[in-house]
Amino acid sequence: MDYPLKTPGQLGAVLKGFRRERKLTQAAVGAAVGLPQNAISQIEAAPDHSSLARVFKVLAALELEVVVRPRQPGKGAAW
Amino acid sequence: MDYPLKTPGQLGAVLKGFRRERKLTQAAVGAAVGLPQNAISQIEAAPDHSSLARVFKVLAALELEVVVRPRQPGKGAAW
DNA sequence: AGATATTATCTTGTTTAAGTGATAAAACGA
DNA sequence: TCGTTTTATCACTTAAACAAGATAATATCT
Repeated sequence: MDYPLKTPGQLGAVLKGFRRERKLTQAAVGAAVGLPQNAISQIEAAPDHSSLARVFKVLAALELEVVVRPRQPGKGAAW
Repeated sequence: MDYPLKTPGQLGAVLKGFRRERKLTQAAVGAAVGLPQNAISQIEAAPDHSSLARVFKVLAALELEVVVRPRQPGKGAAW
């Protein structure tokens, strides 16, 4: 399954989920991309006012990629 | 097909592609989400330093959604 | 080529995130 | 519970995005 996101907040939650799934701490992710721990915290909690640059750094650290596609009617969040 | 993105720049290009596909001008997209034309221009050209809030506004205007998923080895850009 | 429509670039002031460090709060394990 | 690890919050300075408007550059069409 995949997780269609329509808001920044949802993205933060997904990032957090993937990070925990990989058993990584915020500090570990930050170290991997050159960001302090509190930066990762902010991205997960309030991503709407984070830059794409920051977000993509975290995506890289978690070995994630992003797909943009037309909204598929009726297909809401998968959880 | 889908378009796995690994950098902010790729996202900008994809947004531009979808917009043109829908025959919308930057001004039209901007008007739909309360942003000036030049803001859309910046998001498409240099999205790395745009906030998620802005990007998701544009995604909404173009009726797009985002999927985050583990990177799939070997599967590069689809174009 | 000329006119129009679209997009990119520039300016200025205001607001806000980035960045770093420290600390408080919370979660977890022994 | 106590100690430890992890996460959230606070403070401060610097740098940059945001916003609005104007203008320049580019593309598009006849």
